Amino acid sequence: MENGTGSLEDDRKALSVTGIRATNQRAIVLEVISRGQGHLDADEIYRRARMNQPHISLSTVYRTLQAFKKLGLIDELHFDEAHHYYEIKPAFEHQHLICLGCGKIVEFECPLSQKMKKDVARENDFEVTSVEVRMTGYCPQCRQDRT
Amino acid sequence: MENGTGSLEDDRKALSVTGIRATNQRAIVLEVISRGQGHLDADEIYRRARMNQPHISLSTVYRTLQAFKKLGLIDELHFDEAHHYYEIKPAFEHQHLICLGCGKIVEFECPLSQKMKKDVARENDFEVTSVEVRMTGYCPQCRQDRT
DNA sequence: TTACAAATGAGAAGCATTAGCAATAAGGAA
DNA sequence: TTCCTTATTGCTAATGCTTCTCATTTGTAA
Repeated sequence: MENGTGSLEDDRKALSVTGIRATNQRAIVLEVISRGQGHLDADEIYRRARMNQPHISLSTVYRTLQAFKKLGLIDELHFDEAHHYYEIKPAFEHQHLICLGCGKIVEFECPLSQKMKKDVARENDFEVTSVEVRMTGYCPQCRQDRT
Repeated sequence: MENGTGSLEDDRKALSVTGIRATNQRAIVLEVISRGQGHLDADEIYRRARMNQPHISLSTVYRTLQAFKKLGLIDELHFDEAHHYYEIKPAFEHQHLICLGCGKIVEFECPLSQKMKKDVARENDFEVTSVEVRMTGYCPQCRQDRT
């Protein structure tokens, strides 16, 4: 959990490039999300951030998340009804497959989604800015447990 | 708004077939969703239901929605962060395209999503139970207004 | 018609998220 | 460096959607 300061500096630099103030809180939130293997919700980010910065507030986490989202640094995902999840904007477009049994999330690439996007844009005369594909089902383990 | 009782009877019948009790409240909620051109949120359903049944409670609407979802009568959609939207389970699978400008929702059929589903299921050894494709962008009007 | 479980209404409670505001800290200017 | 301005923070209260509780009512099968 503590390789910390070095890459926090990198996070600060990344932030100042974007034009917003590079605060410790923001650096830590960015760091947490980067290390977080994607798919952390606000509360989990808060909990992890507090390990480095015990006084960070939940409001700040939420505000930071909004800011990052607006800057395009992160993506906000809507997996279930209750929470949002955040991940660093991925280098390659990918989609999500969610196990209804254990909640495991699998990312997959989806070349078809690009074609789909073009088709839909043309047919509806839309400018399409994002495509989110979300499949749910049961992973091998959970399928076994169910029988 | 008042062709009412006749098709409410149909709704009651549809409900008893499913095994749950056919109450007025449930019949009206089902009726409202059927007429609702898809994409109503709980509060809108509540407001419309009250026109027929002024004392229906919001709790009942939510409970009914859950029940219908479990029965597979309706689909619950996650368009934005704040609400869920409900639509009668469509006869043909379709997906949604949402205008970020005016909120308009366009449904489109998507043959590719079936192929996608099979591909993903095979590659990840998942049993895939649902595919939700959600595109966002700008419709012709809003695109014009933005310039 | 009766009996019993299921469903309802009304309001309180629960959660994630947002807003308000005084205190603090970042970043540029002197 | 020091100062100034203003964005940002922390705390707390508020909001809004959704769920829960429980006394009362209603549907259904006998």
